[in-house]
Amino acid sequence: MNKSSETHLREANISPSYTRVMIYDYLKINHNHPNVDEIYKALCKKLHTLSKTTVYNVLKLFLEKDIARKVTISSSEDKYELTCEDHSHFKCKVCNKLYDIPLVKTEYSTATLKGFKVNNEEVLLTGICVNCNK
Amino acid sequence: MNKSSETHLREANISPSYTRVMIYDYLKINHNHPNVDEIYKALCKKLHTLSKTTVYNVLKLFLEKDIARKVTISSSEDKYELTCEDHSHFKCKVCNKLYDIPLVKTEYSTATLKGFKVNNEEVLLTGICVNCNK
DNA sequence: GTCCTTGCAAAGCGTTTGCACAGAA
DNA sequence: TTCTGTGCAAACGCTTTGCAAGGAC
Repeated sequence: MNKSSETHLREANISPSYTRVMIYDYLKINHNHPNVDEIYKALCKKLHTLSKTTVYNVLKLFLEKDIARKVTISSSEDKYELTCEDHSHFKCKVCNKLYDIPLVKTEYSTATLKGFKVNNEEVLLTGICVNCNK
Repeated sequence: MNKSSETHLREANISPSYTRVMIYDYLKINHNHPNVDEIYKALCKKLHTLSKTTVYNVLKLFLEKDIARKVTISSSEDKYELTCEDHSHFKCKVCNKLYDIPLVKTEYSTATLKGFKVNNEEVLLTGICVNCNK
């Protein structure tokens, strides 16, 4: 069990059960925006009694406590990642892989958004990735 | 039936059936990114025999022919809009309404995306809209 | 006749809910 | 005891699929 992951969970007011730490660590190590099924299948190897419901429960808790978020890219499956330093995403339309890329800066006139309070900016680039672009 | 909508469909190699024109017009008039159910319910009033399957079929065709696209914002329902001049989106986290806003410019270093071909950029701002921000 | 459009019904699949059981406090 | 974490099973909701009927050509 990872000490620092336990600490992160505690800081978010989540009691660090074994399962929760496992899921947290999985997200921490795997930056490939896994969906529920991928997390479930990967952790089943170590946690033989794990159920998908628990994965859903834990991820829901992580979202509520703001230590993880859904990455909603044009597809009907929910993907997840830990809330961390800002970055943007690139989605390859050939292989459908989703890449983390350095933060894309944005520029817009605040005048057109008068009265609107902006808390968050997300940028998604789509195109062809380096592997498919050959 | 709208003459110019018929033309748009023909230009996209879609034979302009009555139902297709109706759905196209609905998307053309309603810029509120409707989901399938909203389109279905709205058009049922005029097309009493309409089925959801047909709405799905037509939207799928529109996506294939690139005259419409899914707007995938963190929620599990698919929303649709016509492919048109570029704009960005603002999502209010209080009322969940999705606004069209003027195009947000982006800035990123092409060096970090060496080998990647970028075809499209999408920006989503989230926050509190003018109506909820009172 | 064939092809295209539409739509009912069923299946599929990801997700949520209800409930129960075991362990911790 | 109560509260918490987990997980089976069922329900749920959106979407897709299979297939058939009717119309266009």
